[in-house]
Amino acid sequence: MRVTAETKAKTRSRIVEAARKLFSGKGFDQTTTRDIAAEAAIATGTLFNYFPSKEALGMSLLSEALQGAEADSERRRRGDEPLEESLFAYVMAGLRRLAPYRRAVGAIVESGLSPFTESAAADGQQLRVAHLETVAQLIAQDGRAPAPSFVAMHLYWTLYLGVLAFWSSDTSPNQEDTLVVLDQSLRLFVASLANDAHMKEVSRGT
Amino acid sequence: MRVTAETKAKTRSRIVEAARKLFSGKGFDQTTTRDIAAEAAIATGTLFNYFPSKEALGMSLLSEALQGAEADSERRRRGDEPLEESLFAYVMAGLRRLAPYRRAVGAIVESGLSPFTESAAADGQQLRVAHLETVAQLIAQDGRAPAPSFVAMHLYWTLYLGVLAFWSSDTSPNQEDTLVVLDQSLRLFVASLANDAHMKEVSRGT
DNA sequence: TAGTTAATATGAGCGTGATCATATTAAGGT
DNA sequence: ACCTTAATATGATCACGCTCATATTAACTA
Repeated sequence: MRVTAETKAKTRSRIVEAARKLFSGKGFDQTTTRDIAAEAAIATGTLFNYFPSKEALGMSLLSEALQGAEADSERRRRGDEPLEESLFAYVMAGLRRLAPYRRAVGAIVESGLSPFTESAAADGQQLRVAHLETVAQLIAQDGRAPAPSFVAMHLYWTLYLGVLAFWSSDTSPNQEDTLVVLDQSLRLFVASLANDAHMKEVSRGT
Repeated sequence: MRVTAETKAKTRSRIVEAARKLFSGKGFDQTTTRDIAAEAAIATGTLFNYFPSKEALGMSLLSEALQGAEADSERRRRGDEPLEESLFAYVMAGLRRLAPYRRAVGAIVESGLSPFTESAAADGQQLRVAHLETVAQLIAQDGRAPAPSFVAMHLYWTLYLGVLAFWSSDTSPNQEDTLVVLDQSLRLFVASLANDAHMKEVSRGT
């Protein structure tokens, strides 16, 4: 089989579709790679020719789902709205896109979206970088801190993961609790930017 | 073998010692349950008579290590120091106690310390509750917010996990980066307590 | 049309964490 | 001393994510 061209793309999309169906149905942990392979009518080994790990496959779904979120929030962004609003809209756009995978997000976040995992899958890295770049842009537009510090971005990401994990386990009808957590997290973060300039110098005795 | 009394305690402590040695030596992920059983000179099945899971065993170590941290920070607490200082001292006391397991903490945090994991091990729950109770006490003593809201405690816990995870992967000689992250996280949190009273009412359109 | 080659597919098998039917053993009863 | 009994220990076994030697097949060559 030399360069089967689009056959490969078809197989890949069959895997993605199978994973989408099963992850959103049974959740990430309850879905086995054998299940996915069976649903896609391929051998388990084949799955790993297309994705280096189950986690990477999951991350690929999230990544794809979040592609559009950037556009979504770009479209509705007004130049004069406060930074809190921009961030809120951006994150909410992401949550809406992720909605079909809500049951899977928690497990994936915990297993690989962490900024600290060395073995973070490529899609996870990419996703994080894209997200943080957008956030940095929003901050720059607001003029509050032209170049957020490393610590600031770490804080943002930690809060974002907290919101994501909370959201994925929030069973309230309108997810009101998530809205509150998101709102407060962002207010906190934005407020902290005021003294971001000092951050790097801050030190304290052990 | 009926009620072997202290034999059971001895076996348990042999398991704990074996785990302590291996986790701190090779890290959590690189240590298998078979390794631990071999080191403790028991069968793998026996290990699971004493701990429901590998994660629970790890959490038990963290829990034990953190027991003393409460006392540590209690001892050095002055009535008049600002809330930031109390929290800083408390968390630092914990980090010092955890130091021997630094390589294991990251993996354990990610796999089970999360507040969102349904299957959180009992020790993990206990650890979190104890920690948050101490924090709530410190806040109450400070008088800033007599009863921190649910959202406030969620924010605190998210930030704490972020610090823990950061700390476990911070390779700088004096872990200065961790100190900065911890300092900023706590400042953020304390600042947010000012309007904690409003938190529950906050709502926003989707 | 048949042969060659390189990309892709396959599934038995590995090392995990965890389980469970079975074997083993220590304490109490006679 | 011997039997009974209930608590504990055991390791073969499972399901999982993942690997790798091998088989299969599509495109190119003659």
